[in-house]
Amino acid sequence: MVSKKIILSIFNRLFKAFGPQNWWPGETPFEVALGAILTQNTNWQNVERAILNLRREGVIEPFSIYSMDLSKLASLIRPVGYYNVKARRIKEFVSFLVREFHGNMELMKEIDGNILRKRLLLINGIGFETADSILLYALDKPFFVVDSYTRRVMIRHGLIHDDMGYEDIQGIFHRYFLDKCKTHGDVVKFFNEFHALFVKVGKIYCNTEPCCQGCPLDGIKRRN
DNA sequence: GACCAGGCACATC
DNA sequence: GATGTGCATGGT
Repeated sequence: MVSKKIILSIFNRLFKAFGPQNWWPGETPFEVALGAILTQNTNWQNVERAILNLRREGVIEPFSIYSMDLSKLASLIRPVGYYNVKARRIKEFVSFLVREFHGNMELMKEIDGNILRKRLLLINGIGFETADSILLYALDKPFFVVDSYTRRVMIRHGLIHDDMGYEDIQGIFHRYFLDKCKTHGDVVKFFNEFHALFVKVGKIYCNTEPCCQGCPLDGIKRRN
């Protein structure tokens, strides 16, 4: 059981070490959502190249993507890898956006988070992490994003077992911070920063075996 | 040349 | 339900 005290201690250590991360890089909610799909199993540098291509064509806008040939879209996002799959996934998401919300991310924002999450997860190509990234970073909904870094960092520091599923890990963070009395805005800001900090510490200190020395989370809990 | 990077769906057992 | 596999570019 990870206590609230430990969760807050992790956050404080990371924030003290790295400061605000200013996530998610993206100019509009729609661009953030595209980025969430583009970055699947891919580093962010490649995503930036793809977004640059889309921007150069002036097509980072729902209806342009909606009416674009699949092959054209795939060629523009080529630098991210898996470009054929991701082109299809983007089309699926944009079709949903156009069909259900007239292509307007602001209208999507009006839907209850839990209901919207279920509907996003029905879209082919949108799994837990992508759905939560869209909810948190594009739509300001309080959903904690669990990615491979979050998982790895927590396992390395003995906070979770490696057989824990996505929503079990997410539940650790949701348990203490989704009280009705708290304003959503604070939790969204907190989850936003927290996830970005996990990625930061994971990239620097948790990419080799064993953990690198000097990690701000060193000694947070005895390793198993 | 091997390995990794801000996953996901699908087949198979 | 767990495990394996395809998808693919660009950096180290």
